[in-house]
Amino acid sequence: MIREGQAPPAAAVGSGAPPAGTATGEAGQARPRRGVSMADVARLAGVSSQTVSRVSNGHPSVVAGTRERVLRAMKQLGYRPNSAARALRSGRFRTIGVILFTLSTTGNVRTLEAIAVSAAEKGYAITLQPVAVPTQTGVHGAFTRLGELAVDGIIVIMEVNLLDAATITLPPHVQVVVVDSDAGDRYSVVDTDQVGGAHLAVRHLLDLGHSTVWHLAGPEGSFAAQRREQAWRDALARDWRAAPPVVRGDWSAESGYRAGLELAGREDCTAVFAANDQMALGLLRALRERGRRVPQDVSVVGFDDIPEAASFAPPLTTVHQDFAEVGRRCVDGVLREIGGAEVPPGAVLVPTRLVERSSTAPARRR
Amino acid sequence: MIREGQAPPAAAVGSGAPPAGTATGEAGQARPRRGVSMADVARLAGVSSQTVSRVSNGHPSVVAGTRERVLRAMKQLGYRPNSAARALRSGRFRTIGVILFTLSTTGNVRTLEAIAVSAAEKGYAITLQPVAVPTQTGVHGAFTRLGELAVDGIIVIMEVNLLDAATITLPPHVQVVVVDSDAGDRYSVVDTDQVGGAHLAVRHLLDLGHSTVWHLAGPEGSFAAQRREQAWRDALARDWRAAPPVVRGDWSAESGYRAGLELAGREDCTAVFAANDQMALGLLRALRERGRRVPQDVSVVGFDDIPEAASFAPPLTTVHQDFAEVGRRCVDGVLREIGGAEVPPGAVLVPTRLVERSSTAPARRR
DNA sequence: TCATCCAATGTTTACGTAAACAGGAGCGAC
DNA sequence: GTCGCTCCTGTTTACGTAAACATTGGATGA
Repeated sequence: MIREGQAPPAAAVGSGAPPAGTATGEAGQARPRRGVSMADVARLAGVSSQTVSRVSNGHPSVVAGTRERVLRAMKQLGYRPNSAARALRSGRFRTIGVILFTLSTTGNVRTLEAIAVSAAEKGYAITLQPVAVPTQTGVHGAFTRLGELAVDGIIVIMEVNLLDAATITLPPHVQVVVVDSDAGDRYSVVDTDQVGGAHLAVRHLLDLGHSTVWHLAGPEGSFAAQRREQAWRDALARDWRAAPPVVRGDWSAESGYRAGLELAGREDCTAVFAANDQMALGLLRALRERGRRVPQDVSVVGFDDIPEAASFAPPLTTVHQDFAEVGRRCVDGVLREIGGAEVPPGAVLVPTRLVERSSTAPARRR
Repeated sequence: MIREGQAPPAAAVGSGAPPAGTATGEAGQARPRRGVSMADVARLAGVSSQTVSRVSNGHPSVVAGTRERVLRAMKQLGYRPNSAARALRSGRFRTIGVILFTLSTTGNVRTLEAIAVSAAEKGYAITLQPVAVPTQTGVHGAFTRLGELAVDGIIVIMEVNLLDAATITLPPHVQVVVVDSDAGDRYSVVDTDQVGGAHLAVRHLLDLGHSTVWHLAGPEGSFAAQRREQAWRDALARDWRAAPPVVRGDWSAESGYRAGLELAGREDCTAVFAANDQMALGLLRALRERGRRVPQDVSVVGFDDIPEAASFAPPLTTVHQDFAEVGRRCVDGVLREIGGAEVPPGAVLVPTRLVERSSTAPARRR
């Protein structure tokens, strides 16, 4: 027994009358405005709703004539598949959840954008789940919400390793890919080749004849920052150079400025590798204010290659990150896992390259 | 990879038959891993699934003891409400769609972040729908996808007026709020007070004694750019000043640089109002390169107050936009409409304020 | 004392879709 | 001719939830 058996739309078929009436049986006071369902389309097209379903999903075994009729009926009624019902039936939402701390760092934003575009190409939507407070609890809460949410997979963009697996329970079929973390043993990780990039930066400065390279590092909690710092240390060690003390910021231009004031006072500091471009911007300002010319007195290399970097004073030499590629790999990874492939935990590294502008110059003869 | 939500807790039931068998008739080879449903919880708690539903939704008419029992059963089984079924039943997704062109302008990003946070507070999720190509077709496609998607309302962040209502068909119950557009006659619009902000900037420069103010405008397609430009013109006219020819960029620092090279050549240009901070950054660079000092020779005011503005060379005087407030208002607006309130089309304006830093100074005596 | 009402819980049903199965028509092989 | 196959379409059913309605048991009031 399925709803009302009588079909008023029969009248509408030939006459081209507005399809408004659809399934709303009771003449309206409250305007129930139910959506157009497959059943409505089926009735109008004179087929079963299963056939409508087949047309809707591009199933091959529908003969051209029938398909045509169904499509016309869909159009006439303004049919839209109901994603809730579809998801309930199929268990798939065609949606990927993205969980992140903040949109105030360029890296996160660029990655997110790339993910969104890449997912859209594959017919997937993105559901954003910001974590208000970067604590174990906050992360746990976000995962819980995402767990109840309509997603097939999750991409985690996190700088801090708060992914305590014990506290996270996800629906059994939800897949995870992580950006920027050391969770490689538990999850599939996609990331920029931080180590390679940092080596590029340090190598460049050493090749210019600087006796050593200082480092303006990112916050301690960030794995990207940790890796860049470690790689800087390694690159120096490989060349038997002493590593000067690390100066630390929090990614912001403001923190770079404060760190810069400190560095500007050191006569022996002639080359700085900043862990991101925003801090490099602050650093440039501090050096300028203290009368140290860039690049004549001090050479500076950044990391990220944000679009503004070319407009800094002077234009910044920096390590270019391919965020678009990172986003694409993330989406590919999740979709592959969703598709059922066993993607082993481990890291995918996206290479970087050095973009030389005007903030670096050969060391002066001493 | 661990994380299964499936629970073997049948043993814990204590009483008779393990509830494991649930509804999956076929004994498993393929590990059907169905989720835990209300029926499973109900069986374990010894109540009907409707009671579980009531507990799940905080319905009052469940006595404390029963509620307790149900909650315990939920926890034991790791029950998660199925959002697809819930949405199918209730017609509500608790999700807001956000449709935008790009994440490369600060304004969009900041607004998006505010929207996401604000929505999360209200228990709503955000689904992102980027528009790949900013054309009628692209926008239409995005709306179509969003229409099939699981959203209760839509927030449109668009700089270009491509909202041709005729081409957009949304499900009847989906509500729309628009940021940055002239669609105020058709939709509910939330926006920064562009006019007030531009007045603030021009007023500030005129008060410093500059005889007129030049304008580095945003792209013609953008309504924000159009409004700021018009307001600049009005503010000058109000003071009987002649408006110099407009120089135009595309919001990027690079375009600001190119425009700046042009302006630097004009001896009579002593004050510039840039339509955003990124272009102001490029402008500063061009002026510096051409030997025109800021603020001694030329005063510059930006718009947005991005976090980096304080680290420009020199620190930029700019008009502060309260993106957080814009985001909050957007979410409030959509939720109000979803809640059934008739929100009349029209604009909500969020005020701005001028942040004075070091890029402006009194005009020199001539 | 019994009709009435309310509070707590159970039962039925529909939401829109798509998998699984069923039937019938056409067609080639024997 | 008929068996068996393939191709197209229809019928039945289940997905998990929650509204609507039904039922129970006690308390209230006349």
